Amino acid sequence: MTSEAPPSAPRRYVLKRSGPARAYRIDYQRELNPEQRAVVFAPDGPTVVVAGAGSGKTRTLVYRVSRLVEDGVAPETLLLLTFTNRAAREMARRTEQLLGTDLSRMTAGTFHSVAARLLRPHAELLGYRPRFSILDAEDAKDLIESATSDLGIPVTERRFPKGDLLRELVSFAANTGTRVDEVVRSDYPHFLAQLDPIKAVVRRYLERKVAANAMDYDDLLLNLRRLLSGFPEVRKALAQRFRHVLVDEYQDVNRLQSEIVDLLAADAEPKNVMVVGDDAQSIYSFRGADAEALLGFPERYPGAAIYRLETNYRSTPQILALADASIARNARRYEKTLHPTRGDGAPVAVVGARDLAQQAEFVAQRILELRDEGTPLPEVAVLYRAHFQSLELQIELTRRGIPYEIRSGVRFFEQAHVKDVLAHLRLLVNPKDEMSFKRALKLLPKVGERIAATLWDAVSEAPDPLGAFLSLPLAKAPASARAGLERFRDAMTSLRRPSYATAPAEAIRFVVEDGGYADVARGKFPNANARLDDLEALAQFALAYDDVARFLEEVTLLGDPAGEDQVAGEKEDERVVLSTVHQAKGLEWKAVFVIGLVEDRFPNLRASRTAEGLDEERRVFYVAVTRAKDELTLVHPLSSYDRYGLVVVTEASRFLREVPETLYERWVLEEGAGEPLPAGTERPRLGPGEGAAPADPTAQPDDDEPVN
DNA sequence: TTAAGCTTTCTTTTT
DNA sequence: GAAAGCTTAA
Repeated sequence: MTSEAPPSAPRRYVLKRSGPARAYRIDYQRELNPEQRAVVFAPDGPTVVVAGAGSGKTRTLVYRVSRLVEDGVAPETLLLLTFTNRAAREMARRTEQLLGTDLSRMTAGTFHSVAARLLRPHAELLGYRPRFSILDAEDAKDLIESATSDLGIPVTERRFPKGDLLRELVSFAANTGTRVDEVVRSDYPHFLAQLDPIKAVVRRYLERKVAANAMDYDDLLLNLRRLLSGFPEVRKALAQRFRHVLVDEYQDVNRLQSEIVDLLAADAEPKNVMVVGDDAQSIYSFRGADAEALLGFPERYPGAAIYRLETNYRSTPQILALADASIARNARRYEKTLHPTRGDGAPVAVVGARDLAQQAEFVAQRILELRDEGTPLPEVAVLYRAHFQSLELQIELTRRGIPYEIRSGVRFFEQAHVKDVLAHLRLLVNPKDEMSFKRALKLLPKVGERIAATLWDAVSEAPDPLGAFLSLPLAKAPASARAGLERFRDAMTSLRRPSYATAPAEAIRFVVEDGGYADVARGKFPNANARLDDLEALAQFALAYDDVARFLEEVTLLGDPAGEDQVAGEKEDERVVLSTVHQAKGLEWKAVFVIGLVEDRFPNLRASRTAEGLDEERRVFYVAVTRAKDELTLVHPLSSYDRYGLVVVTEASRFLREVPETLYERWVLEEGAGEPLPAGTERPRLGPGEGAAPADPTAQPDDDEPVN
């Protein structure tokens, strides 16, 4: 439609290249929308991508990495930082699949696991030995408590903070770059009077960690920052190596982490840092996360390019409308509009259940219906604010024989029996590891805190304390404990044979069988057999490693081995997912149930004391809601149990009440038992023997109970 | 000094 | 309703 042009003037016609000049293997043009493509082809230099929920953020990152590699960027120059290791694995896998090339040389993982990898070769610069141990939260807590008693602080006469609290305090200070006394002042003023002993404990804790050649989670980051800022030549070498840094979930990065990224980029030119995030999904402030890192990125990186992904491919307009209405109540946020692309779907359902049992029953029954309607179980998730809210549901699902996978609660590697066995291996790798030494000793009969501590003190100064212990005269040890100690020494002596250092699976089996842990477990746990099975599974998992040190590092930082989640039911790909909202971040399902939407639970009472806390709770709700693709069901029990199992009336969550009623459909549950419904319709209540047959066609949909 | 038995406390989210 | 904490017996 050209307007009238003077006849003589030549008409300009631009030849459009079909795509970039280069021939790519991947058809970026077709597989991405323009917003995404802009990010994938964004030129070098600092870049921030504000990506709304369901906008194909992961996909975009995957294509970005692929594009870089296709353009000749060597995989080993890529650093991909993610929030969970699951996410890192998933992204690496998808990229490899897309490209059809091997990307194992790319560095990908959480800040913590990448830090551990980068620190090993430089440990000595920082006063550690390369085979340092990594303390998990429990180890850290124990060591802090031990430091407290070290200093002879009277913990009872004037309430002194417990190990867990101190750990959180220290951790928060480290992650936010705040001083301990400032954190006490602002967050724990009731302990202000004991600031000096608290600081003494913190110092002692630090010394003991270094002496044990161990780092806790925060030390990994602190030491990496120290390495980067204190050793310019190392920093330059790393900057040289990592030409492209990509950070996912940047809204949940804390001060310490963002400083690490900044240091990595400090000497680089251009600064190829691409951060991706969504301030509306920032839900980790308790860990020091601050969406400021995302919002302030353009100031810290002048000239940073800003891209937005605002097209939502995931959810129906109904789901998005509810999510939007909810998050709109938050005061401070980055304005962004999510455009739905999908057609209308089912209305969001808000369901009131009489009590927790009925809530569980309802969800279980709906899950079966969904399956019969063609939504496979793995496409269904049940989300909740806190672990314990899944309890009744677990019972109900088990009763009905619905297999589920639970992504919450105690992790596999944090269970007592697993840690007991791993303590032996850790000691093997790091003979200075005081925590593991004591843990292993305390498993022996008649050896408790006291004897373990005495023995440790006797050898702790040696360069190889474990070795010193193995040849220590035991005359001074109480006679009752001697037999056990001897046995332990024999076991550790054998375990120190070089052949075990390269065979973690063998080492595990040795500890369990020859080392006598099987007997210990039988005396210690009521369910010893199940735990011993776990340990065999652990050995199986360890078969994939040929180095104990590497195995341990992965185990502490990588969380559960894939497929090793707690499960009930057999068929691997046929499971409903139960998860906290936090762990569901970044994932999506066709049908999502959010349960326990009750005031004081979700939003969590403690978290919502401050306005910011409440806003964060609302973001948690937003994350939960935006996980759903097709169907979203929000359930709130009308009664619940309070602390001592007393039934209390519960009010629906404000997150439900503050959303216009037009955005959802209300369901009322009725007990269907008495009604003459079609044969298959009634619930498979009771019946002790049954409920274990997932295949039985329980519900014919039709006109069953949920009416609006 | 350890282990067993009774009392108290507390439940948010995670690398 | 469970796990950690404290008390008491062995």
